[in-house]
Amino acid sequence: MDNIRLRFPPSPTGKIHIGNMRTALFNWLVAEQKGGELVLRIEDTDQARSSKEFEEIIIREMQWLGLDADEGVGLGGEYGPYRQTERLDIYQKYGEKLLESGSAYKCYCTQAELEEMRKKAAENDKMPRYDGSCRNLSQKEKEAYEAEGRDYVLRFKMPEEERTIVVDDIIRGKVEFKSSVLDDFIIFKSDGMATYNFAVVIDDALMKISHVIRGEDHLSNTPKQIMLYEALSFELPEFAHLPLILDENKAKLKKRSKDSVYVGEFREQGYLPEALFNFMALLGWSSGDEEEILSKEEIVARFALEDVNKSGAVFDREKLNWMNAKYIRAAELPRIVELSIPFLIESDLIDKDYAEENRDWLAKVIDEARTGVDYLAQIPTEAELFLTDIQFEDQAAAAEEFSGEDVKLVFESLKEKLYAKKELTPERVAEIFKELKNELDVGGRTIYHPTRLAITGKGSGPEMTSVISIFGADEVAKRLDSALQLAE
RNA sequence: GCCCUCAUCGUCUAGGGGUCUAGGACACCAGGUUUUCAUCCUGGCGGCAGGGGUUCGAAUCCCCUUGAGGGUACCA
Repeated sequence: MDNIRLRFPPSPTGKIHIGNMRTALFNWLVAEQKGGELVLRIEDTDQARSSKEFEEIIIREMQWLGLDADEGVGLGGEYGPYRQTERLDIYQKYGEKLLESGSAYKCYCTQAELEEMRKKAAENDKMPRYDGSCRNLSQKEKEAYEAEGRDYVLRFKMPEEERTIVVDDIIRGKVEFKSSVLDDFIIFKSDGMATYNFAVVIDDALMKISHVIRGEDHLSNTPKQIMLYEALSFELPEFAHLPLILDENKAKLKKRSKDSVYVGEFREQGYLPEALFNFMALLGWSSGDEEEILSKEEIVARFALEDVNKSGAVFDREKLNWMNAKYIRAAELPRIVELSIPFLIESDLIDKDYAEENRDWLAKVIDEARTGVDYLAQIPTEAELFLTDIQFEDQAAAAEEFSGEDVKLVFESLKEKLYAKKELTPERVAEIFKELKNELDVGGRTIYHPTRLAITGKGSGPEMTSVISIFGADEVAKRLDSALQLAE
């Protein structure tokens, strides 16, 4: 195979989560790096659980992360259609081929019969496998079943003789399976739809996929698929099975996991796509460099499937937070402002009109608030003190604080100096505090604490120099005056 | 149960026989900066699952045990 062709084939049975998206990312990285194509195929053979809504979410979240496919659902391409339910005629063609060549047969066993078989196998400490009852049904028996109106499935006939099937995996090396552990697995369900194992082989072959990069949970399916490749005389692609992403219990990340797992949740909480991108790339892979904040370009340049780890990786939300915080602080301010405003509106701190009219001031507030957050949904908490009227947790205690010795002197001097400066940058405010300390015979605490309380209503928060710079002289003077009034 | 995979600090990892008294990052702890919290800077704590081999020499190679995960569906 000369062309590098990758595929990401999610099944739209739920919102896309980090585990799947990381698979998409690694496929995308290889395609990007080697100038190959990435195909987005939708595996909706489970017709009961698949839905269009989930398909749309998959596409939207991939776009958000910048993982654009070159071909596939929503994009078209010469190997379509790209939705498996729309490829049924193709699967049927190959199913018939196998039926004719004797590599497949109709099986009329009922679910209850199969259940019985599994139970027996478990009792005998054997891997549950289909016993092949319907392998050599006589014409008469078949007709009898048909007459009964029994549904049938199509099973692939495993070769009789014992042999070893080797999966040559880029990440794991050669993995061997004895054919005796494989049974006559189903390739067509009784609802007439192809099963995953069958459809995936047909599609990968027909779509000329060169590298199948997927989660380790598919490793055990691979020998079955290899048998199908052989039976259909298809050329084998390269395989690479990625380590799984684990939840806090070290189990495969899934819908039931406690922590957030959906890509959408991270987007909604104000994680930046480039931060998630960077973080996911480091789950199971490392550049070998000690620097971990890597741009998309750096990751594309350095990525190699050969360097992917074999063991599962726990999704560490704390580290993602740290990384996201770094990206938030490094990002262009206008973009952060844009992304933060919806959160402020949502928190009822501001409304749309306010956001438009006070954009510059809001930018200052958000610029300050961003230094204290891990993700943008936390912006309102940090910005609140700038956007609401002052509120004391304990008004009586505050009043007492303000009535302290020298407080009035400090406040009045501060006001005077604030008005003496033209533009209140944090640096100038810092100078003012220095002067205050030198000129007034009071301790540092007497200057800072009451001041902070009077202006923000709280005992801690952003640096006073920033707070005063953002509020400006008028607002600060007003708050200092009210504090003094409270003291009386 | 059976099959497959995996195994370095709590977590993500570097390491592919000597340069390892095992390096980095997150988290944690302490100190410094900010007379606050956070940011930031500095330092610290902390690991090769266990047992056998191979070798002059194993985190690195082999075997066993243990542990973890995945698969075992008319889910994908």
